[in-house]
Amino acid sequence: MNITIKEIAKRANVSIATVSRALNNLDNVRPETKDSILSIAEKLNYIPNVGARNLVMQKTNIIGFVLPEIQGEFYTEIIRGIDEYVYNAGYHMIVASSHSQRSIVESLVNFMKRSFVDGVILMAPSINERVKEIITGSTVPVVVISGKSEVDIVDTVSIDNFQGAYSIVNFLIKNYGHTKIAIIKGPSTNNDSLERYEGYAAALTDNKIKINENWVVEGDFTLRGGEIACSRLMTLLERPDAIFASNDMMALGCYKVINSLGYSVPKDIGVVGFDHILFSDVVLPRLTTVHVPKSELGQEAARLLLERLDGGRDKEPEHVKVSTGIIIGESCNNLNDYNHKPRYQPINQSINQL
Amino acid sequence: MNITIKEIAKRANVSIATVSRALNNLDNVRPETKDSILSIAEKLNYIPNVGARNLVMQKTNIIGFVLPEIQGEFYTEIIRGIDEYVYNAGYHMIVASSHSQRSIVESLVNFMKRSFVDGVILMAPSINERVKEIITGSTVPVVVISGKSEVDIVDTVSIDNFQGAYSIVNFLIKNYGHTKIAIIKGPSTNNDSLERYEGYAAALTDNKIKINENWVVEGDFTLRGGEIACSRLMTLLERPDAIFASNDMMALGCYKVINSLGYSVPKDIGVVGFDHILFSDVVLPRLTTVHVPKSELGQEAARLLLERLDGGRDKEPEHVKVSTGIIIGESCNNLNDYNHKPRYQPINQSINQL
DNA sequence: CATTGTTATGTAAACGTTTACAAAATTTTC
DNA sequence: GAAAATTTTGTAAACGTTTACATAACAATG
Repeated sequence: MNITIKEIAKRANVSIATVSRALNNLDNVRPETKDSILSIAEKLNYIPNVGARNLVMQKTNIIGFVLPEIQGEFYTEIIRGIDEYVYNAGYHMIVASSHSQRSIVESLVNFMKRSFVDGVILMAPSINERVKEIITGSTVPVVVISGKSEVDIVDTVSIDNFQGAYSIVNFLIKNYGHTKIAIIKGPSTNNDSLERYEGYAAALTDNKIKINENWVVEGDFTLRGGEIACSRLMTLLERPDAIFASNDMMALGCYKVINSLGYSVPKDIGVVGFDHILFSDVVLPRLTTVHVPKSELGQEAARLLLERLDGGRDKEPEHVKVSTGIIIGESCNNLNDYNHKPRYQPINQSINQL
Repeated sequence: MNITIKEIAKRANVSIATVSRALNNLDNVRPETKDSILSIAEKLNYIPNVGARNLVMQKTNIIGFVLPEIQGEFYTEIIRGIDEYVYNAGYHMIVASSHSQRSIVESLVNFMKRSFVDGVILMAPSINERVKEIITGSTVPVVVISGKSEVDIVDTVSIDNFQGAYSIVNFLIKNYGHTKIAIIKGPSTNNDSLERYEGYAAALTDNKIKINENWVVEGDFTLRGGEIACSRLMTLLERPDAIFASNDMMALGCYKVINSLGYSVPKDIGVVGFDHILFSDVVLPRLTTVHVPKSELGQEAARLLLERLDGGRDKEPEHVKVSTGIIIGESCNNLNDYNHKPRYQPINQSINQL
């Protein structure tokens, strides 16, 4: 039989109310009474029944984290960020990644069950109508990571994709003298992907470089997708001299293709990525990429959610953007190093003549 | 106000018992009654209170997964394996990875709280006395992944490390003609690490190759650890002609060091790893390594745990070993290709003369 | 048509807490 | 030393289910 406060109450010759108070050291319990109760609880190896407490408190201290797929370190880091934050506040996290047998919608609906989780963090770079509907109708607070800013009814956390893409492309131009910069975009439904493209486009435009549509190809954020996209770029009659891959995985795909075609990074073509995954530091040459503070994304989301839970349920939705930084590897040449007079001047002209 | 079965009962003019029965379609409920109840529940958008159900059922349908650190894809894959399996059985998983503010012990103790989780999967390549104690005294079933076989009071799942290490080292000898094979061991407290060493040693012995203690160095399963260990090996007066790194991360560390010293893999030295992480296929040359079915580890653990939960609480503990395979990359040379007569003969002698 | 058997529904306890309110015990105040 | 104020403890309801047992409704049987 399991030890309950009832049992402790009997042995301590007090009521269960007093036991409860002593255990939660609440109110005023006479010190001697409290000590006695505590020592009895200790002796009996009492463990509170979380379920019973949840029932009466209408709170589980569990939050749900829904994500598209648990794969790669990107998500792992976010999970860690959330977990570390909520742990300090006495919460736990249930992770539900969608897979063959479970969709995001299903996970969401499941979590919304009353008294299952106190709140939900949803990582969804693309949000469909159904999901939006569920979020809107949710009884528990929801925080969205990386969603379109359209979802402004709830708190959101997102990467400053525009800033990241803009700055690395601008960096390619200003520091390395590149002008023939291609982009491998992410999936078109993906919000991060869109914003990164916009940053790319803006950087070119601000530097008076026209966008060459041949150098804008779409990938799917996978290694294989990067390979395919890169091989399209490498076999063009007019090749770019640098590739901005919208994430590091695709950048690594570029590495593979470029190497197998007998070219070399960065001598023949520069490659930059986005995300700063572990392996961008491991590969040779090290990848120049945009650092995304992944764990911070999770932490911020957790912070917003917990703030909602602590009463602020009807304050205005907050929208947090986490900024990025550039990690400089050796994956792009300084074109000026090879050519005394900057090559980009004539090239730029030739582009303008197109 | 939240909708409860009480409310539904009132509207349907039945008792809460009947509502409960209809909702769980149990027993015999008159079809018309059932339909009426179901439609009312639907209309009111009734959501059952999980906490209340948990309390009376004495079951949460949540399992806990405790792991040393949530990092790298290895753990991620295991998490996925567990999640997919338990999801089909209607369970959820709470992941607790230890970090600065939380130890394995703490996570365990936390989970053991009554009515918090129905069971625990513990991933612990090294188990100390305190943890063993907690496992032994646990009221809920525990399954250990990768633990020492000493922990035989509970179900365990582990990688067949010996087989994996033996077969890849044997492969190096038999297929590539290597004999001067070094090993970078994992941390000495780590069980997987130990077993891999034993596989290495046995393969050498079975091939009548003496173990050269200079070629046995310790790493810590990290990239950096691999680098340090590798540089120790590469600066020896008598260098090995192949390195068996006890995991892929360290093997990649070897790549870095070998490359920066101006040598090349596999021409100057062969490298093999263990784990078959994603990046072993991405690097050039692709790493020859031991494939570990990570997701299967998780699935097996989940299966064992759920079997326990479904009644078989007092059957004998089961010990599952998942087998490994060899993934062949280009990270080792066939020494015979470079030298008509097998080089290993004289080398072998020279070792024997030491 | 009374008796038995079956099926459908209701009553109430149980799960183990927390907590509002009441009551008792103790201390303070005049 | 009684009245008032304060502290400590107890009583009982509440949280929202499930389910054993009781009972009502109905069909089948002789």
